[in-house]
Amino acid sequence: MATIYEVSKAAGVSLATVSRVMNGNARVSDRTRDKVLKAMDELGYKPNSIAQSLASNRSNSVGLLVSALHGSFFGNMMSTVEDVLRNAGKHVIITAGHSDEQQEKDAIEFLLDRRCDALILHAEAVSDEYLLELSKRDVEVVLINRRIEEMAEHCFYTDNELGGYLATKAAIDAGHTSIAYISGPLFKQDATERLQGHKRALSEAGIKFNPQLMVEGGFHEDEGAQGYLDLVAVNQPFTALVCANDEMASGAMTAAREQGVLIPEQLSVVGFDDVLFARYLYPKLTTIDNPIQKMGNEAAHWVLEHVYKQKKTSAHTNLFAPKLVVRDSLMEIK
Amino acid sequence: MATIYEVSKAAGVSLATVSRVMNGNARVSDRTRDKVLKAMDELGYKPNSIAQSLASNRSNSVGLLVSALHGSFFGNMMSTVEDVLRNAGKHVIITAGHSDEQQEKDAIEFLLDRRCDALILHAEAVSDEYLLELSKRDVEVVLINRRIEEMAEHCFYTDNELGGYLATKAAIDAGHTSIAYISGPLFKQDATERLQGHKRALSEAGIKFNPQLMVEGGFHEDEGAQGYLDLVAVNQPFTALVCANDEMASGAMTAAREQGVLIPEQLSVVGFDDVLFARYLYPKLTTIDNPIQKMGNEAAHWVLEHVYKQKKTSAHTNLFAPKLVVRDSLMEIK
DNA sequence: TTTAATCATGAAAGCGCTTACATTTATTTT
DNA sequence: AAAATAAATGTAAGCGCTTTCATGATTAAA
Repeated sequence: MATIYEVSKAAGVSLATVSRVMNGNARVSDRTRDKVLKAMDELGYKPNSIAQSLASNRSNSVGLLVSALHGSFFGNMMSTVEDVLRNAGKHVIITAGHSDEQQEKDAIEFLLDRRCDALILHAEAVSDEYLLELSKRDVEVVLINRRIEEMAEHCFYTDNELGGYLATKAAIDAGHTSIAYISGPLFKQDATERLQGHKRALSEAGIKFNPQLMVEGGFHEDEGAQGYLDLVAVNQPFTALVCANDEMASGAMTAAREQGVLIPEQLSVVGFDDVLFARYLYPKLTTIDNPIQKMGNEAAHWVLEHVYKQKKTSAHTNLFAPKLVVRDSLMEIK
Repeated sequence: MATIYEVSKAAGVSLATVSRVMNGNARVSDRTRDKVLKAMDELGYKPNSIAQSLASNRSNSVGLLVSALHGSFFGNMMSTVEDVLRNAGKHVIITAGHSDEQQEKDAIEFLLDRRCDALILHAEAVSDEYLLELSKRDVEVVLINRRIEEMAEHCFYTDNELGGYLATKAAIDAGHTSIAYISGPLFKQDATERLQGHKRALSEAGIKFNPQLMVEGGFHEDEGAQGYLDLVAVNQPFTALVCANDEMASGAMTAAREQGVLIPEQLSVVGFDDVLFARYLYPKLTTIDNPIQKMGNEAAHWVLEHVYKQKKTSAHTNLFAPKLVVRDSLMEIK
């Protein structure tokens, strides 16, 4: 591989000049620029990004932490982030935290060791304090799906309360009055917010919240199935079931069907997230669009602007509004 | 951040010695080693991986190319690869090729610019020649889901013919004799191999292959739906439908159901891949397990051994055997 | 003991770039 | 035309490591 030195010799200029035309910052006369470009071309020169990093103290890499690489929730977000950053010549190192505090810390430590210029984190298990501390180090950190007051500008998140509200509101608008709810784990902020939204929709419609019609799950499919069974067991009939995410909705639907319940004729179901497989389900799931992909996009652009000083392309939003996605699992009640 | 220089001063030894204890290769007396370790600890020293890379001419990063970051097919594979390599202190740069020749080349070029020590590629669109050429450069390249004779040792792939055979065999074993087939795009090797397997199963059972009962799709859901419709249009009744992947099976199932066809009572369906959502489908999809995750694991270990000289942990297989996964979408015919 | 062989450590030259500063060359200004 | 200013280019010192080679300290062999 040709080095900058060989290019400079071939072009008959100094190292510095070659570096200048590469980086396009300083002014170089058109004549020399052409000479250099030609030499680069002839030698098939490619800058060594590692040497660039060392000399410039920028790794041009950004770390991305997600809970899991597989699964439906992160795919599009990772995809967007990778796309935006790669088009800017940056590379992204993706790691998985598996919703576990130690694993998240390890992953972040790893990214730090790699000298990432910025970190885009979907961190679920580490504390606010840890993240605050982290943001004081010499990396920029931005948070997805989480809001910490002290670093609000660095946070991109959904209005989960609104989402929860919309989900239940949809059921109410369809005429349902007995509405059960399978919540996410209540130690997670998004789960509690969604539940609040659920309650608001109920009270707005003058329906009293019935604790017996709510169970807490862990956002996984099997807990959706179990949740449905538990709900049925208390013997309080309900015609609609709102779930705090699509996985649990899927589990609940399967469990209900195994009991011989027709969906949506006998039971309407609403999910949350609108993950990829929501439309593969039968019946196709009515759910809440959680615009995580847009958040990824914003986060990536934020990094480009704040860390790599690209000029602003558009205004930033930190708060993203969820929307109802109408499909087939919610039915008008007679 | 402390540098190696500060550590060496604190420990009262030379740079070289510190480097030695870091890398554990050369021999250092226990006394000095302890001194150095202590100094590192006190200073909170972390080696600068970029400087290491520059000096050692190893980036400790491996590039991973997949078709798409989202979608069900790659998730587990990426996950495994990331996990194995990160535990070895290597990092993986993931890029997406979107099954497009130019995009795949761009992505590979990008990884090469990043000075990856190795490339793990799930490349669908570039030619064998291109890959062969690539493998002559100074990166190790390993291929997933593709076999090229000249670099067979570097290839990890499924026995697609066997998979296609097993899928159709399952239908035959359940008593079906009129079996339709929705193929993948026939310019892709895996699609043609699966089709061959299908034909072999047919002929082994003494069933004549009927070209009218086969359509070619593009591995996407909508083409599964369209394929089903086209198949019905030719007016040759069939009781089982084998699809070359799960996406198309899902599309076909939806289309059939919309026509009022009961699955599996009136139509049995078999898929291929066993992607994550296969079990979310209704009815749960009987399909062929395509062990892509295992291939990812093998590929990652191969890189560790051949590029980073880790000792061999187990024997390698290049060819992976698919298996039938029995669920609910295939029914015994009376 | 003397000599050779072995082991532990240090000195210093890179790795391929960026960038502050110095120098040269071209352009204005008076 | 000389002096002042601006623009283009070069020089060289790092960035934080690895690694070769040389040297000094030990140990083993004679």
